[in-house]
Amino acid sequence: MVLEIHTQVGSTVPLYRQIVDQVRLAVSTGNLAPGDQLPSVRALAEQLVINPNTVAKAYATLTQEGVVEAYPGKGLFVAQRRQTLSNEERGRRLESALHTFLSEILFLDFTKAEILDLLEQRLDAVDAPAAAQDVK
Amino acid sequence: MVLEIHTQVGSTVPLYRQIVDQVRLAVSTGNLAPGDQLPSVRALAEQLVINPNTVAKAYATLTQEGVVEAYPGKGLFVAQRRQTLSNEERGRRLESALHTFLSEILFLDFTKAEILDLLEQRLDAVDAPAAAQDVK
Amino acid sequence: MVLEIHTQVGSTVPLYRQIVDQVRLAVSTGNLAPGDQLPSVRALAEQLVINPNTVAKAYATLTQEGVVEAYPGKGLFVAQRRQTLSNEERGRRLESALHTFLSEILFLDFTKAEILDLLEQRLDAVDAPAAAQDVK
Amino acid sequence: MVLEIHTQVGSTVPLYRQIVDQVRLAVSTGNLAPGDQLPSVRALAEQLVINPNTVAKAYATLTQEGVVEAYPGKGLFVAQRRQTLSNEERGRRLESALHTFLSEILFLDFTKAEILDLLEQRLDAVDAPAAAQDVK
DNA sequence: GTGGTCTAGACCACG
DNA sequence: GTGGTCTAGACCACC
Repeated sequence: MVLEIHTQVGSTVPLYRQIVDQVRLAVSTGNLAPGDQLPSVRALAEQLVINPNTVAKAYATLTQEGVVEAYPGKGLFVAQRRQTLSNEERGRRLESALHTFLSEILFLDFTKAEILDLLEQRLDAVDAPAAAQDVK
Repeated sequence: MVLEIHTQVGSTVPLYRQIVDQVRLAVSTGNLAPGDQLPSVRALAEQLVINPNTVAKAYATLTQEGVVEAYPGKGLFVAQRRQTLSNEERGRRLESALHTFLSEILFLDFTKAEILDLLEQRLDAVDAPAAAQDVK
Repeated sequence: MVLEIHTQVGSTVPLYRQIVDQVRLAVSTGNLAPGDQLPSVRALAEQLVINPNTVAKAYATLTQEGVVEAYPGKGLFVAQRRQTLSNEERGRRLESALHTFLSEILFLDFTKAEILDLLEQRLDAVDAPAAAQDVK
Repeated sequence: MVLEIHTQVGSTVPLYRQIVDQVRLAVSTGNLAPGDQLPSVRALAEQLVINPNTVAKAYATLTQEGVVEAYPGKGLFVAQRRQTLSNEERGRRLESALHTFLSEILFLDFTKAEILDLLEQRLDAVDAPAAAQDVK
């Protein structure tokens, strides 16, 4: 398993946030299993050609959230107990993200169908690789 | 027609952006029609208990986007709706917003159907008022 | 490459607009290439002996126009050239600028040939450097 | 002869400036001859549906420039002695207007030919009616 | 270090 | 009255 992190250049989302989101996603899709070790701060920083402080901040956030656990001297590992958010919290986050999304695209005058189609397409693209890996 | 702007102080979204979003939304839904006058910088600043410069910044952003037009000495008015952005730029922005949206919600483990349904619901809520006006 | 910004205090053109114009011009002529970093807000403000907020406003305008991109914590960089405006909007802006231009000069009684020649001359001066770079 | 003033809504050029420019143009093309009377402040304000103060300001500017002369109690008339600017002043104004024009359109990425063609077209359109009137 | 946001208060052009 | 510009100085997130 290789953790693939892609950073989006034009985005307003800070780099460390992008890393956090992608690690969380990898954990929730199973690409990263409990006990898996994450690349070191220096290694990931080198791979992404970014400041090590940025990676450190992302890792600190993930640790605080309980997604990963640090074993001092050994490294960072995906937490054994899968983090479960309350349904209220999950709903709140979805609503919040949706609100931001809508405020950014509504004035672009896309049709409802165009938006829904593109979203469905992207959702399929995300699920597909995960499903393929399950077969392995 | 009454423009109601609500700002939440605890939000990470800057105040001026909240104003921009709400005006854009009001225009999208038809709550604000072309030619309608917006509250003056000073009036809105007083109403929201914020600095007039913050409102001015929001208005400047909307002007630059072509959503509203300033008539010197008279005030700010909703502009005729027109698409100022190229199709390429519209596509880029939709892609970018969608990318950010997905990175924020995918790890929440909602099903594809749940996400699509909620989005469709929200899109209907926005389009409805505009459609209702067509009946007039 | 050295970006030279000159501001004239007596002008009716606001300071921040002068900065915007000169950066846009530098990008148009190729004096500033995509990826080039702009001087920091504080540095340029110090150099021009103006308030940093004025420079920030100019930079914000350029960012909104898609001419430059901010990389949080790193600085401002010239963006890849792309047309963010729709063809209709480009046409509207050309028409509007031409209208204003004509209203300011027609009463000066220059001949049609004089005006056309001078404009052609200026357009050549702008295109020349860009063309020269193509040879590289 | 009827003085036709058209005000441009989307323009950033203030209304009073637009009136000044159009009267100056009418004088330079001969549409307004020395001795011709201008409409009263109130009449023109009513015709253009604007504030009388705006018209008054435009007339004051024209008087100050020597383009028109006020005969107290009788009205405003086009000055007998045609105002002549020095060649240096004419050149300076042309350069200045051209500079503003270019800074507004260069980043729109029109070709040199497109710009020149449109300018020529507009110059022809302006000369044509004046020539037609000479025939009358 | 970088840019982004917000406040406070001043001055100006325009109508 | 309106919006637009500029200054001064503060705080924040990000890298």
